[in-house]
Amino acid sequence: MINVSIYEDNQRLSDLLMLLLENTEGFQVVGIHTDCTLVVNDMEKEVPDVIVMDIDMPNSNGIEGVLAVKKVKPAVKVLMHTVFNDERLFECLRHGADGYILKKDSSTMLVAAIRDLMNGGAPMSPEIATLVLKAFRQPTTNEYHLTEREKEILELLTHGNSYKMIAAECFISTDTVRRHLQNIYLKLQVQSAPEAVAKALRERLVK
Amino acid sequence: MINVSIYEDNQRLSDLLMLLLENTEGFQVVGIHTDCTLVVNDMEKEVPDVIVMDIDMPNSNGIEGVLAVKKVKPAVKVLMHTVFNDERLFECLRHGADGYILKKDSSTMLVAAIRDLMNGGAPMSPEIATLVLKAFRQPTTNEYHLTEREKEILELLTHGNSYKMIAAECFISTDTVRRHLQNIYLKLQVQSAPEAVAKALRERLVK
DNA sequence: CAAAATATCCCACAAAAGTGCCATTTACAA
DNA sequence: TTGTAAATGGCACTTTTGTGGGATATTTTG
Repeated sequence: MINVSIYEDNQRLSDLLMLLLENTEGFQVVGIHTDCTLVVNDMEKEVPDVIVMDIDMPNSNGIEGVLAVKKVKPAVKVLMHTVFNDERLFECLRHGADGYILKKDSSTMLVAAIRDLMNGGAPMSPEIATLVLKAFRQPTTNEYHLTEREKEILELLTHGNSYKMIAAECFISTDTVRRHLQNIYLKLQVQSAPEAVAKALRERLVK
Repeated sequence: MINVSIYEDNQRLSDLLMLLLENTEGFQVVGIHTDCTLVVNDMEKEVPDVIVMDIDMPNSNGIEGVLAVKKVKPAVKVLMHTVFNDERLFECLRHGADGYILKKDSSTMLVAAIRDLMNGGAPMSPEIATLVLKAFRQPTTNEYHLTEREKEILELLTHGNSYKMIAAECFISTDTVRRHLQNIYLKLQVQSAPEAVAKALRERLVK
């Protein structure tokens, strides 16, 4: 028996969800809530296996909700169930949401998603999966024409090495390191080591 | 009609894949190859809609393959089809792979995945989806007990600001910036600005 | 309330980084 | 072959950082 707790401010929708789950073999709704303010207390009482969570809710929204849940009970699965929203998607994922499906998806999809969650899966609507994979793509536009040696030295810099340490690592003089970095800064259009590190890491020029 | 090109060094498996696809309504296999060395040329000739690509291949492997494909024809969908491999997964995704399914998955899954791809989806095996979502999680272990002000100043540093610029931005003296950074370095256990920036960005202490 | 944490500022000094200008060697391409 | 790009090294000089010492005001907290 899978215990499900629902967080959804739309009364009609939450009623519908409960009806659906209560009438599905192996599911049991242990709680329905209209916002996340008491989510930690709720969990203590209801002991859900899975929480189905909307994002847009008054007072305490789903983003705070998933954060709170994962902080105290990381084992409880949280399935985001929401209309589309670009920005908040990744915030939820960073906070540890275990799945993300859209409200427009069918109810069978929801049931399948919860089952998938309990089996250790990570259910996502196709639109979400696409966005998630896109987030991994490396923009190929950043071409600064760094030479191999320059990339190597930049990478050492982004690992916190000083000029002296880089020199030792590469078996060259600190003056040469200085010169390489001068060229690197020119190519990256930056003025300092921290700025170069920031640019290199943000634009994934190095590992 | 969906045109599929296959890259797979295991002869038996590629034969099987072809048999499967050729006998599925709406699919057509336009090429079979045992490595990626000529992938760009192959594409010119065969004009596939989807490429099913193994990772482990002699000579030119699937990681180089997906990179090459996406460089010249980003519209061609690339579906990684491979045994499990932690490290290479994210490399493929960075290079722009559109889907990632495991060889142990069923053949119906493969066919569904290709259809999904053509509809703009991003098919993934459950194991892969789980790993991908995990990659987004913010490790909550990094607690360096930075104060709000310290976080603010660290963030400014990771955006390439010098002590002087941070001072101007925060309406404080450079000496105070210096003092804050001294405390930050102590808490992060680093010795320099580049190192702090690297740590902050790698461990996502700042945006 | 007293103690601790936080944020602010100052000074001094050494170490490191950034800039400019110059030079040599190697390798590869026009 | 002549030039260009790349990697190497040196020196001088200024600016910036990093570290240590000190101090004060405010806020938070036990």
